[in-house]
This record gives sequence, C-alpha cells and structure tokens, in this order.
Amino acid sequence: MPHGELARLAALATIKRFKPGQFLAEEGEPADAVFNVIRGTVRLYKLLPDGRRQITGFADAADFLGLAAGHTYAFTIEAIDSVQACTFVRTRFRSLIEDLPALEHRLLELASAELEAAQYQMLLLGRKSACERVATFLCIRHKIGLRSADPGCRTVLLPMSRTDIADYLGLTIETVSRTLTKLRKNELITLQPHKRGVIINDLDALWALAEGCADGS
Amino acid sequence: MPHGELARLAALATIKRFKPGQFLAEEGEPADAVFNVIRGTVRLYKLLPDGRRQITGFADAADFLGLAAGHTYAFTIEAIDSVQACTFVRTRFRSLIEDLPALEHRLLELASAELEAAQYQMLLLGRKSACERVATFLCIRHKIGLRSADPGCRTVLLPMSRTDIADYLGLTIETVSRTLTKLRKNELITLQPHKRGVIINDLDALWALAEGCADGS
DNA sequence: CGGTCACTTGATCGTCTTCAATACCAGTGG
DNA sequence: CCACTGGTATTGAAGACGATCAAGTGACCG
Repeated sequence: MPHGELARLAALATIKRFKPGQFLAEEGEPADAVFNVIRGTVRLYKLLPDGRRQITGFADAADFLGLAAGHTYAFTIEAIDSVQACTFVRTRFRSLIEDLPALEHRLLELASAELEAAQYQMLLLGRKSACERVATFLCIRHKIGLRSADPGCRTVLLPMSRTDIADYLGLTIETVSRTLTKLRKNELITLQPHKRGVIINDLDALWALAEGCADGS
Repeated sequence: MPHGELARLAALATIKRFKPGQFLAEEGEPADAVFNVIRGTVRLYKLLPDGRRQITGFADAADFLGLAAGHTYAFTIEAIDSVQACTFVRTRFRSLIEDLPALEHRLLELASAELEAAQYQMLLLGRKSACERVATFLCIRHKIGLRSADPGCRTVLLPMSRTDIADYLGLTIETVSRTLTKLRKNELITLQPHKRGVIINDLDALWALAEGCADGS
C-alpha cells in the first residue's frame, strides 16, 4: 500500500493491550471495531448453547481481524497470551475505505485468503483422522513460525493450550495428547515438556501424514 | 448497484451451460474465470490424495463464485444438475473492478458472508453430532428455498444426492440415510420417496435439534 | 428382462469420546 | 521448607457413535 494511505490508516489506530483470556470481541455483540494483531496470539471461536466450542482460527502478529458481514461479530475473539492490537473504530474505518480503494482491495485479498484457509479447515474437520489433523496442525504452525524465524527452523511454538488445539481440530484434549505421544514414539516429533514447544524431526513425513499419504501407524 | 455499472458488468458476461457432472472449475487449475450461477446448483469441493472428498458448499441461483486468493482455484466447482452460469474472464473482471469501487465493495460483502457461513460449517463439522448436522442442513436448505418460494413453504428441495450431503456434512451416505429415517420416524420430517424432496413438519423442533438444544432421541 | 444407480437397512467393527486416576508445575501461605 | 491448591497434561479402561461391510429394494433404461 502507498505510504500516504498507510499514514492515514495509522492516524486512525489506537493500540490496545489485552491480558490472557480477555475479549477483543464477542459473538453477537455489535461489531464496532476491527483489529490488527501486533503481538501475541488470539483465538476466534463460536459456541453452541450447551458450551461446545469450535475454534475457527488463531491469529498472530500481522493478522487482520473483525470483518463482519452483518453489524454484529460472528465469533468471539479472545487473547491467548499477552496481546497488543491496533484497534480501529469501525465507522471511521469504513469511511476511510470510501476514499482508499487500495485498502478495500487489500481487504478483499485478505478475505479471500481467509476463505481458502477456512476450506482447508473444513476438509480437515470433515474428512481427516485425528492423527492427520494433529500432523496438519503442527505443519501449519511450523509454516507460520517461519514468518518470524529463520527457514530451516524446526521448533514449533504453541502458545495455545491442549484444550485450544482440541477445540480447533474438532477433537478432545485426550485425543490430542495421545496423538502427540504417538507421533513422539514414532520419532516424528520431540515434545518439550512444560514449554508448549514441539520440535519436528521429520517435516516431510509429517506433511505426508497430514495430507493422508501415510497411515501413521 | 447503480444501473450503469450493472450494465457494464452484463456487457462482460457470457452465459454458459453445464451438464450434470461437468466442471466449471478445477482445484489447482489457473483461475481465469469467475461465475454467477443463474440456474441450477453446483457443488464446491476439495479432495485428499486418496479420494476423500469434502464439499465446502453448494451454490444456487444468484450465488457468486470463483474468488481465489492465488492464481489457481482452491476448490473444484462441479454442476449437480443442469446449470446456467454467467461467466466472466478474470482479467477483464479485474480491470472492471479498477474503476468500479461499488463492485469491489459488493465482493467484499459477499466474501464476508461466505466467511461467516464457513465458520458455521466449521462449528458443524467439528462439534455437532450426525443428527444435529442433518437437521442443520435441512433447516439451512429450507431457508435457502424461501428465497424463491413463498414464506411458510415447508417443502425442501434437495437437488444433490445423499453422497453429496454426506460429503458436505462430514458423514457417510449410510449415516445420512439412517438419520433421515430417524427424523421421519420422529415425525419431524416427511420424506418424498424418489423425489429428493423433504417436507418439514416441525421447523422449530428441527432448529432446536440443529442448534443442539434438543437430544433428538 | 438384465443392468445400473440411488437409496435404505442390518450387523459388525474401530476410532474417538467419556470417565477416571495420576503426574507435574506454579503459586500461596503456614 | 513443605503442605495445600488449582491448572495443565498424560495415561488407562470402558463405552458410544459413526464407519465399514454387506444385502436388499425400487426406479429407470437400453
């Protein structure tokens, strides 16, 4: 985006901090802000009336959030760790869009990418086994890690809890735990106890598992 | 959208016909067209290497298709029945967007709505039981039917096969069949044999089931 | 008619869930 | 320093839901 436009955007932003567990937005509430995560990780999720939770995505530094079709949020946004986020008042953001076609263009690109990711996730939730889901998750998290780490880095940092991973993959916490143990025993990964980190020993094999090209026995 | 802009859009369109099973687009192929379904229904899906299929959505008359983040399609688009679609060459469509901000605005709205639908579907695939999934499907199809039928209409037309429904809901064809039978025995619905139609007897109860507020026993 | 296709129904099996016990760490206060 | 507590993760045993395998029905078609 052109520098002048970026400056106008920045002029509109307020940087806010959120503690772990704090809400950036809540499903069903009026959607009066959009966000850009600067630091930390947030979870996006929807709930069923009885409390079942589906995490539809995680957002890390540089991710944009808060697109809503209607006038209320379609999902809850909650800080996982200590989060800093650029916050824009929606009405002002909207009026800025009016005279900045480049911004709207960028938003459409982002939305399209999100949509593509959502389709991958549907494939995962509808058709992959527990083992394939966990392998996919680790591979994708690894890829995301490469945005900020050097290529060739094999350590995956998982800021989210097992419960979050389970609710993201459509599994239970026990199945996630068991599956990670199985991958460890097969020497595909190494777990870092009490550090929420995983080292990938064989990235290619893990990808093969993730895509259903291996049986993971 | 303003009439003048609509006219320019129409000038760019070619109406194409597709027979059942014919592809409008294929996953991985260069994305050089976008579509607007005029008549009929198409399925959008992704495949795993071993053939497992996840249908990410169906598109009916008036639905817009073909948004791609990259330069290739993220999913396959296949005609279910006899389909007519407005086809736009992507490059020309793109250049039209350049001078029509309203068009891009509309596309962003559509993409946001799609994204919201995708999140509902993730909730369904990750956290709902077979019974809840089928009930949700029927309710949503009913809602879609109201776009072209009078309100109060209780007949749901299902142009897609049981296999399609199964691949959309992350189930097998047998489970879909059994679940429909169960709903019929509970007198929530009436099946129209050999006609791919369903009559909803108790819409409220079906919605309650769909949202997990009832146990569907 | 024989053939295929879409769907239904039944019996059995396996994966993941549920329920439960245990381990481990961090923080708190005696 | 050490018990006590709460949160997170691992592991085991039992159970359920949906998948798989298999058979059967009716519609449509050459």
